[in-house]
Amino acid sequence: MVSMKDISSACGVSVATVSKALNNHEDIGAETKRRIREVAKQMGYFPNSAAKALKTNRTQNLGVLFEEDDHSGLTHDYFACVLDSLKSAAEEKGYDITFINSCRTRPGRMSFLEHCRYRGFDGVIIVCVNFLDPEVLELVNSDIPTVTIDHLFNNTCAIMSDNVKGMHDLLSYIYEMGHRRIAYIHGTESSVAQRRLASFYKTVAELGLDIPDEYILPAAYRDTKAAYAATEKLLDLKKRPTCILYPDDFACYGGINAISERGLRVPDDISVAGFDGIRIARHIEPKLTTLKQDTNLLGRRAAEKVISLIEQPKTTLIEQIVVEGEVYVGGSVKKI
Amino acid sequence: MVSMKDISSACGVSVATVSKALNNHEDIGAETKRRIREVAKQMGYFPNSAAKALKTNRTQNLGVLFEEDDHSGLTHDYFACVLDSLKSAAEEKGYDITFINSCRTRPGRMSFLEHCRYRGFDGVIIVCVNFLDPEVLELVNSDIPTVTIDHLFNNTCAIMSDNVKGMHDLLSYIYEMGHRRIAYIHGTESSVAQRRLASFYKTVAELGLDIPDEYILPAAYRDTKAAYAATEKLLDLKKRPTCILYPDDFACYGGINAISERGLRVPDDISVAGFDGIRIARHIEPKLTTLKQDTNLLGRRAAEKVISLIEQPKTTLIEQIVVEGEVYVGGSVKKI
DNA sequence: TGAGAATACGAAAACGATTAAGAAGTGCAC
DNA sequence: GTGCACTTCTTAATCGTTTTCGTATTCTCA
Repeated sequence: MVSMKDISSACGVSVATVSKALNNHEDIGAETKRRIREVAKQMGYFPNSAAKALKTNRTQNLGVLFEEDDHSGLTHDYFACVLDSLKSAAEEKGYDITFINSCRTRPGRMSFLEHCRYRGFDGVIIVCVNFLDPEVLELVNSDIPTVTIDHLFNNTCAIMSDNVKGMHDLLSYIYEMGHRRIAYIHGTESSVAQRRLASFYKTVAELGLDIPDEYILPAAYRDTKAAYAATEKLLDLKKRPTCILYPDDFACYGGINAISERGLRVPDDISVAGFDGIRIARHIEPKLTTLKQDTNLLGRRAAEKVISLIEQPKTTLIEQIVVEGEVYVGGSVKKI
Repeated sequence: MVSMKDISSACGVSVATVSKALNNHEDIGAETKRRIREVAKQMGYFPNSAAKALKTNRTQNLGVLFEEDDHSGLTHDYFACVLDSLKSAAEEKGYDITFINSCRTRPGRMSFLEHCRYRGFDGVIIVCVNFLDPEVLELVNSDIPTVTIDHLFNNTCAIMSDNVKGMHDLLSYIYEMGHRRIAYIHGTESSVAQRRLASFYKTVAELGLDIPDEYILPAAYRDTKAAYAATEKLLDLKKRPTCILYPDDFACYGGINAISERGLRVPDDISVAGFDGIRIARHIEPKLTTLKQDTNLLGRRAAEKVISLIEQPKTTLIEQIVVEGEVYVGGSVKKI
């Protein structure tokens, strides 16, 4: 590895001058700068990030917390898409992405915060995690710039998909398509689930709908079996819904299976709608009508925000950034 | 941040002693070691990875090359699963995962190799990339321990899904189900595609099948439109195939759409099979019969191998590790 | 012409760890 | 009592940068 020392000897200047020339300091002559840079380039010089980090306490490295109990994180289309755009946006700005070690079982493991300090992450993005975990709290309460995705702490920036507007728009669309008996199988155990459910009720009220209690059922996210079971319950009702909303697209397929097995067809006999807008749902018939979340923007905003917190801590607001999704009109909700 | 110096003052010993105590060197007294460790723990000491890296030239950090022209990498179920298990396996062994910056447009960007040197990755895993890229070649030809997934260079370790056996097993299964007129829409532009196609022909010969040339069509991986178009061609033939193999599960849904639009049903009128075993294909009816690749083992083996190359370079073979998949029997291939 | 400002560069300390070499203390044999 | 071997700890150099402060040279203008 060619170091600054090598360049300094080659150029007949001191190491300090090389450093300053490469970092474009004011107090180095134009010609000297040019020469040093040329030699550096020609010798294939690249800085040593460890040395730089040691000296500056900056790593140009972002930690991403992405924990998956059931290994559903990385393979979860929504979060994978967010991570992907997060990665692109960070890389464009010269930051690298490192996963925060979420292995729980290693002897001598560090807590999330300890790991972040160990690696010297300039900032952290919490994408997919149990937000009640004490270690997560420790992390968000630290002085490390942090943004969360889809969860609101009172002292960190949050990038949120607009679940309230999303549910409102989706439900309104379904209403416009003529549906009045609309069931909602809602997700569980997260603030996102609560927000969507609240928005559902609010929109129901706005639209003047009368939704019986038995139309509202819980089912864990991405749990096709639970969605299947809940769907069966709905289909057993005397007054069946004409449209069923699901916690997410993946779970929706569980519901579609339940419907098909009764010999009913989507959307001719009953309509369904998902939530998320996963890619494959646009390639399988019937294409899912769903609320397509803007994962690209979510990831990008998260990266931009954390980098802004790092580079302009004074002028960056601790705020909640809301990213709107849009109704994707597939073919699973029929006009009646 | 509490450093060794802090511990050394607290314990009344030198920094060197602290370092050696924490690293369990022989020449430190048992009692001293105990005391230092206790104080370190109590003071919340954790090492500074940058300082350690600077001194030791080891970072305990692995670079992962995961480039996505069309952003299909991270959202590609197969690669996402591989990455996920890769991550878990590496974390268990105390290594972190950092993406190699694949942003092509940044001014002053580094090549892949330069970036690896800059970050001081101990090893590199190449998951998803254009293997003909000169920068990739530069990387694999460097002295950095490297493993590739699903691509064979002559001087690096490769973890390969057993596409030959996979195709053989899948085709044999379909044969056993009574199919004789079997079409294959094969992937393009990769060694994997070539291997599968070769295995297809070989198995065809073994089974004594007579497959007309027009049953073999190309379509890019994960390209539902191309699969759709190819399927239409097959359905236009006088002698239709009774079963169609697709490049992968995702593309398969393009084919299924083409079939449905002609009023034909899968699998009653025509059977289809995918390749990969993506999760959702087991949740949508008809469940896809496919070759389920063992992504978990692929990722794990890759991590183990690269760590072994790092830690026991002498005794680690440069080899090709083949991971077998298995036929997943869904409901898309019917017995005839 | 000479004082002060401006410019261009260098010396050296520092970041937090590792490690080779050396030094002090102890025990034991002769 | 001296020499030698151990054990246990310290000193000091080092990794590759950044940065403060100092110095030498040139420029400016009264």
